[in-house]
Amino acid sequence: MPKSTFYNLPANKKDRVIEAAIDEFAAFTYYKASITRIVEKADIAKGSFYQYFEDKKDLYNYIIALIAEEKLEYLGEVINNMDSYEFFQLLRELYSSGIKFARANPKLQAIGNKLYSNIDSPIFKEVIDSQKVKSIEFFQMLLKKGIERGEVDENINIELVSHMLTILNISLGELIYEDGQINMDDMKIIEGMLYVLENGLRSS
Amino acid sequence: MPKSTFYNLPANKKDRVIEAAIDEFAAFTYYKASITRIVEKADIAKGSFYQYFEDKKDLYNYIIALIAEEKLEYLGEVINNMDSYEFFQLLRELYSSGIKFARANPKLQAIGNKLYSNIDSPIFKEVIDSQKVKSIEFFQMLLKKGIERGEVDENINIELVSHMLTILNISLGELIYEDGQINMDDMKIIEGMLYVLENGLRSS
Amino acid sequence: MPKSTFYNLPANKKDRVIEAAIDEFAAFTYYKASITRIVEKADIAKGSFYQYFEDKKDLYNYIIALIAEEKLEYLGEVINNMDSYEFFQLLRELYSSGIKFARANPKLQAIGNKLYSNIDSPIFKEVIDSQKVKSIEFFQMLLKKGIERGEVDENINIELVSHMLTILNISLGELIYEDGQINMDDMKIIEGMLYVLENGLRSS
Amino acid sequence: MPKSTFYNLPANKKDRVIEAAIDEFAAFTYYKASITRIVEKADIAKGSFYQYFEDKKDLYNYIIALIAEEKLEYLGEVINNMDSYEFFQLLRELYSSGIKFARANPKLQAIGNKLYSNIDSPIFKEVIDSQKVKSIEFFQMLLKKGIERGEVDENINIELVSHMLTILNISLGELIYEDGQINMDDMKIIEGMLYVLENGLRSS
DNA sequence: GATGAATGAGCGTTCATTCAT
DNA sequence: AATGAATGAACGCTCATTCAT
Repeated sequence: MPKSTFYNLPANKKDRVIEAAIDEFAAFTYYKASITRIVEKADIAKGSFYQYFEDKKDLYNYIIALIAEEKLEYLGEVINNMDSYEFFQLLRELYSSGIKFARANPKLQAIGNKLYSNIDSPIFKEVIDSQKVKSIEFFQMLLKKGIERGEVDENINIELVSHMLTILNISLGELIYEDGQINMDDMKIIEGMLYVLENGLRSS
Repeated sequence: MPKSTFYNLPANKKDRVIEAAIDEFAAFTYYKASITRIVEKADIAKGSFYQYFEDKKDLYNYIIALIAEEKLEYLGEVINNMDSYEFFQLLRELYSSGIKFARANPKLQAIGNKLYSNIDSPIFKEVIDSQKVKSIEFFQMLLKKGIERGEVDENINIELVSHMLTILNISLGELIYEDGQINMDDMKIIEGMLYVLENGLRSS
Repeated sequence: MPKSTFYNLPANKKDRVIEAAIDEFAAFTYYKASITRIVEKADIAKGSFYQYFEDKKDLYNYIIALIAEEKLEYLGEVINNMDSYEFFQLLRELYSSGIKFARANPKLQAIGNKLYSNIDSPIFKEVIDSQKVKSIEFFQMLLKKGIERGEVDENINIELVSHMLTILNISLGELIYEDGQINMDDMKIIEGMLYVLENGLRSS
Repeated sequence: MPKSTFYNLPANKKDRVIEAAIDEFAAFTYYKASITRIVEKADIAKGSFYQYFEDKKDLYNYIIALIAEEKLEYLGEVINNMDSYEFFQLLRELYSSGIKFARANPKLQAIGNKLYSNIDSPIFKEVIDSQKVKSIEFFQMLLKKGIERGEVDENINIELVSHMLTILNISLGELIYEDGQINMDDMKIIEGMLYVLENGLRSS
């Protein structure tokens, strides 16, 4: 967690640090990212950095949390009105929000895509897994509701399918992220995926 | 490519080098992996290493090739008899072989899981993408055959579904790779996934 | 160019670095000169060195520039009053200043003598050649003036003679540089050389 | 000195070693020259090299001696008939032979030009200086004879002028060696230099 | 005598972090 | 709180030389 000194910073300087960090982590994986470049870009002293953050990891975790927060804002509306959506419609909205987020925040998406690069240290694994676990649990909950409502096939393996939905969700971000990966407009991607999932999961 | 000196090495020493390298690349991403640790573990001189390999990248590529080779042995049988399987049966076999490989070679699987970490450098991106592309093209081919035979729903978006199948395939390796990810026996995982995919993809 | 951090260093430390570098480059050619020895001698951390200089070449160029500067101070007076000297008197002064510099700065002279060692790398070739070319052009200019004034024989091959004067000038530094080369006092050396050149070049 | 094993080598292999060494020392200074490259080029085993030569220096000295020998062959004719030449005619012949040698053996000349790069170690200084000293002593002898015969001005400083003649002789090799140095045909260079020297040295 | 693998000290360079001011 | 110089362990890599066969 950043130190109190960081939160007390004038907005301008604080933002410079955040922007520099985002640029750096979007361009390099954690280990290749350089504090030196970040402080240069943010135009703060090297020593100051260590008065704001414990260390490199501290900054990284802070930025990851920022991304999660930002992403939640995209999903927030959907999630808040969760119960008014039919299961597959909700899935469509969630995936769609994810793509919108990636389109609107390509750098943040780039950092997200690099997440798995940093599984080296157990500490990161924890951070990352907890993210994934949250997503999986969320889908499990949705699936259960969907089954209760008779929308989702009750014969599916809930635990596994929640994994699948999570992975496919994550893959969407990567899919659209860079050149050549796939050449389709966003709606086609979502509809194509939903077509399979709906056939695969809907109760008959 | 390793130099001829490496191939001429006594099996014992050669194996020590390979094992040390696998351990290292399983524990660290490419950039964090340390030649120093590898030679220490393998108990060879630093200079010797550079008599065997051009450089770090040379070793890494060699290990990746080793993994690919090893993995092919698991898939080989299935692929060779590709035409005698029905589409979903083939999918089942492929996923099953992937899991068997990961179970039998957890370290190699770990290295594979880290592959995406190295997308930073353009050189690696090329290697990795080509891998993925091959897999995607393979699934496209399978899907087309499946549609021709009337086994697979002709309304699916082939390009997208081949992506999905690739991603799910890769995720299987990660899924079972370490503690806590998922707690099921392999058959249950495969059947759970196939149940959804078969419902989602089979022609009605 | 050294980084600003170097120029901001306390004089004491800065001088230690310079002295260590001069000692090293006086004792070894560029490629054999060792940063490790330099930082040990200067008693600074290896990392500090790279806060002061971009790399080894940066330091080397800085030292070369220092020598050029130092040498110019010896020649400056003469060059500034160029037009008030007769050609051969000017030549005498130039050679004399060169010898004085070498006597006063034997280590810098030693580095200068090694300059030609580094012609291997194109980068150095450029630096070194430009030095020589400057000297040659300077002598060409002097010769032309001398001919105009009727002091110098108009039948000489200007291009070639400017080469000769440059080479003899450089050789003076080497001549007196170390033990055994020649055992004469400086005036005798200059007068001996001038005697020949004056007879050889003066218009009759 | 090379070991007897080297001299006992079949001519073919011996020549391959010599040629590879000449190529290497022509392309790189002593310290940058690589034994590894030499043995590769000569197609002999690394270990064999050390059965032929004590070390790198041993080989280098051998090659230098070879060059001296080769060069002497060019001068030999002139030197043998020394007494039948007038002083300045002899000088002309000597310089002319030097240029011919350089033109005929550009690689050997390149090695010669690099000689001064290797003054680092006292051992080399000795080797090189002894070469120079020989040349200087030779010119001293010539000058004395020239004075006796009344061809050379008796007022010159013999010791110094012998240095000058040596340096100018060496410089001739460098002068013609590479692009851009000077753009004249060989006779023009020699005549231009001799014109000055003759005027400068001839007894009046 | 021939081989070529083995050696290890040494190289220049990087970087997150600490510390004195 | 801010600064930025200082640190030193670690990095990948090179190379002449040795040594076992």
